Amino acid sequence: MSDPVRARSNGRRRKEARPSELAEAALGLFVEKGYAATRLDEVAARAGVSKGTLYLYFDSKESLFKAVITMGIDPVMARGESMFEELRDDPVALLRALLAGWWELVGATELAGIPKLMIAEARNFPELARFYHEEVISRGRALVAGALELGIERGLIRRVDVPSAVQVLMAPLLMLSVWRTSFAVCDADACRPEKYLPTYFDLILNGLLVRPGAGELP
Amino acid sequence: MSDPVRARSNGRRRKEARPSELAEAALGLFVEKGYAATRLDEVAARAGVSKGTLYLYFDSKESLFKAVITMGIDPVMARGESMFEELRDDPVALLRALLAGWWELVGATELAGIPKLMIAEARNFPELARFYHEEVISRGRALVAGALELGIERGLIRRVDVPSAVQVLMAPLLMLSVWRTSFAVCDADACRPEKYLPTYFDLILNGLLVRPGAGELP
Amino acid sequence: MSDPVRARSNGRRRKEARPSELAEAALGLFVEKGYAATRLDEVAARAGVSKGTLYLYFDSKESLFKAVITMGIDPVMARGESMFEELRDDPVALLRALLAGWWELVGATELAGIPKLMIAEARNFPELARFYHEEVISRGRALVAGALELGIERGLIRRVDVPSAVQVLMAPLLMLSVWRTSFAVCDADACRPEKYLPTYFDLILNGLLVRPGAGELP
Amino acid sequence: MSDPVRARSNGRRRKEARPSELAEAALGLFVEKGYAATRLDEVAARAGVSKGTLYLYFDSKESLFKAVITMGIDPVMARGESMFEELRDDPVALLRALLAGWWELVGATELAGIPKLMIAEARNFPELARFYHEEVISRGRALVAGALELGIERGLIRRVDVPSAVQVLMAPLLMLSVWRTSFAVCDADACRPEKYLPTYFDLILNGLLVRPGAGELP
DNA sequence: CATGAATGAGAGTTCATTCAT
DNA sequence: AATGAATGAACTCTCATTCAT
Repeated sequence: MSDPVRARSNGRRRKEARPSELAEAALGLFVEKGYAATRLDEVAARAGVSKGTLYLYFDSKESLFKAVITMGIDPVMARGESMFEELRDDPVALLRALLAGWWELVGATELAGIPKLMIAEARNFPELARFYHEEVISRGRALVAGALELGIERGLIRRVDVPSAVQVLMAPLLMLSVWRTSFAVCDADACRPEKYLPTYFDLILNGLLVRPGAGELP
Repeated sequence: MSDPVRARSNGRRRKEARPSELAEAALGLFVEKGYAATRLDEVAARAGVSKGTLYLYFDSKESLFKAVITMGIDPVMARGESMFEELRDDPVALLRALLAGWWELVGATELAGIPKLMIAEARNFPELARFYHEEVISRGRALVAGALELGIERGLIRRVDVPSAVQVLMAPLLMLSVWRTSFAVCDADACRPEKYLPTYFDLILNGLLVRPGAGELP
Repeated sequence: MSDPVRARSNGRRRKEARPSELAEAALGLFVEKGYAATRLDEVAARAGVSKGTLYLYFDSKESLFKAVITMGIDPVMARGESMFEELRDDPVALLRALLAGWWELVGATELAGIPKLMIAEARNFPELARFYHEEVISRGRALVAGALELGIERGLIRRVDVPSAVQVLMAPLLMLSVWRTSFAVCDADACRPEKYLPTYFDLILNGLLVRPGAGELP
Repeated sequence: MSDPVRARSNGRRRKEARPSELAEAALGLFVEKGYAATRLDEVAARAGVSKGTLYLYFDSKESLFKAVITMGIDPVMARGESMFEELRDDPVALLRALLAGWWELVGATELAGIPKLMIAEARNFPELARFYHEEVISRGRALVAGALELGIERGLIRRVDVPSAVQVLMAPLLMLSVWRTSFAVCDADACRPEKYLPTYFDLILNGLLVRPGAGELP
């Protein structure tokens, strides 16, 4: 009845893709305008369906929002965890890989909007914030903390307070991705990762101060 | 608490304070719930006036929002600029003073909500974002950049790319203040500046890597 | 359970019964929730078909409603008219038979919901109300009126105003059936026909007053 | 600018009357079209206000509905209870007065729509149905039952089963009022209380049968 | 025949804004 | 200056109806 490559009917083919198409459209708008200011009309229009269709796939605006946040978490975490195993013998490389990997998988993609969204909406959706904290933040921190601890054990990394160091290390990456989603238009200069990231790695690894040996990375 | 001469009636005394009382009430709610989700009813209630009264002082919700953002900029910038002059002879101390000063004047106060607000709403209020970028971000960056340049000139600070280094340096502070306004409830541990700030200064000044001389701050 | 000859496929067997199965499902829901509050989804679900299938048998929600009301009228009227012929020699027995027969055929069955439905929806469906009035109410009244007139002619029944007496006589039966469909849950006591019906017949036939000379009101 | 009797401003004067004006408009429409089919737009329009104004006085459509039902209960019950005390020496007159009084205070007024409404909506609002049953139905029945019992004690009224007799006696009145709100257009003849009520009283007091010895059914 | 995904008009509800007092 | 009742546009959500499969 139909081309075996295109399989099924257009209707049916799209049907299975709908939830993620809708969530993607929603992500874009939520990030752009915020949850409350996003109208479901617009989400539907951006996804090319009618308003009512949204309700075939999501119970409410709130559940759409939760789906948007939940979506795409798992592949990222999985990727981080596999990196950890692959590189545990070289903690400094592991740390760089985790941080750079986060940038590539999240910071530089559509998903970069999610941290901004969570920052903006955490207090309006406390249970979602708790979920996000447990499933994303804590797991992400654990990976970076693990890398630091391996590095400290092996004498490659200074004896810093690991929990707060993890936050300090993540902050510039998070901030850059958040900043880009919010201020790209009026602050284009600041949003160029090709300048920012090298400086970032240089600084966190070597610090600012001029002293013997600093700056010569292995 | 108030000038005994002018303290005629509570009404009169408060009258002049109204706009800032209202803006303060609004700040709290905008930070908590976001711009769109904040109802003017609530703002009025929190300020102890009726909803109509808001319109005696602000043309619209949007102009109230702009007032909230604008409010409190000047004293902070002025303080930064005076620090700059006072400490230009010791660039490293200047840098620490600017960053720590920002924390004390903004990060640790009610004003910490403003960065979160701007991040959340920048794209809904592009002209306000531009204003904020010019009057706050750029001026703030210029101070920190000035400190770095002085330090580099004098051989105290490594030759980093100044514009991106400024961002990297500010990011952990901004992030902490933003994080505290959003996730304090479910991530209390991460929101303790007394652990975070020392680690922050240690890392940006000395970096992570173990090498001769690192970690011995002057 | 089914004719072994025709029971080819379940599909075919049911096909002919579909309209009345659907109408029956719809009757239940219309009675329970009212016309406007009944969703066609639910009707379809209760009948075990999909929503689209309803439209193979009925043009619209309104035509389904009309079918529900129309359904089951004819057998009841036919039964009443045959009773009339059988018992015209004993008008008092005829009257009792008509009233008790209505109770058995309508009041005590699923069809009892129809009067409630018509009461609730008459003004939303004026033409249907007119149809119902002509085909059901008037014909039913004519039967009871006939019994009264026969009884009066033969001196068995007092000379009452027949048209209004018919209504007064029908009212308690209608009311009981209506009441049971609406208040059975919170007024179970009042909904027991085994107490109500004997009292009803006793009262309409004999009245309340203790005395010979009944009928001469002061 | 305004009549001193009418006092206050139009605005303020109306403000106090608003809830009952709105409830009255709502009663009319709920009775006419049913709860679900009544649009709040229409209610507001009938009351001469905008849709939003409804929400200044009622939390939701449902609470408006409850107010409509609750409204006007108390004066009617009070009137019945005072009648009871005044006429307890003449139970037959008391019975007539209660029944005729119900007709005048409820059956013949706007309030006649309430029984129809409750019949139509009882199952959609079970707690309201329970309230109505307890506060209206039960109290009303208790009055009529009291009259019957007094009459029986004094040998004026036959020894009938009081609870079911009360229902049988009320049914024709309720039915007439319900019928008039639903079928007045297509059944005008049946809705003339001036014919119906005398026949009603005649029948319930004296019954249908011509004979001394009434009450001994075959 | 039967399905159920898709539609879009329309409902209840909210809330920034106005204005008579 | 201050109020708060009133407004109405705009939002989320529902559901009768359609139609490709």
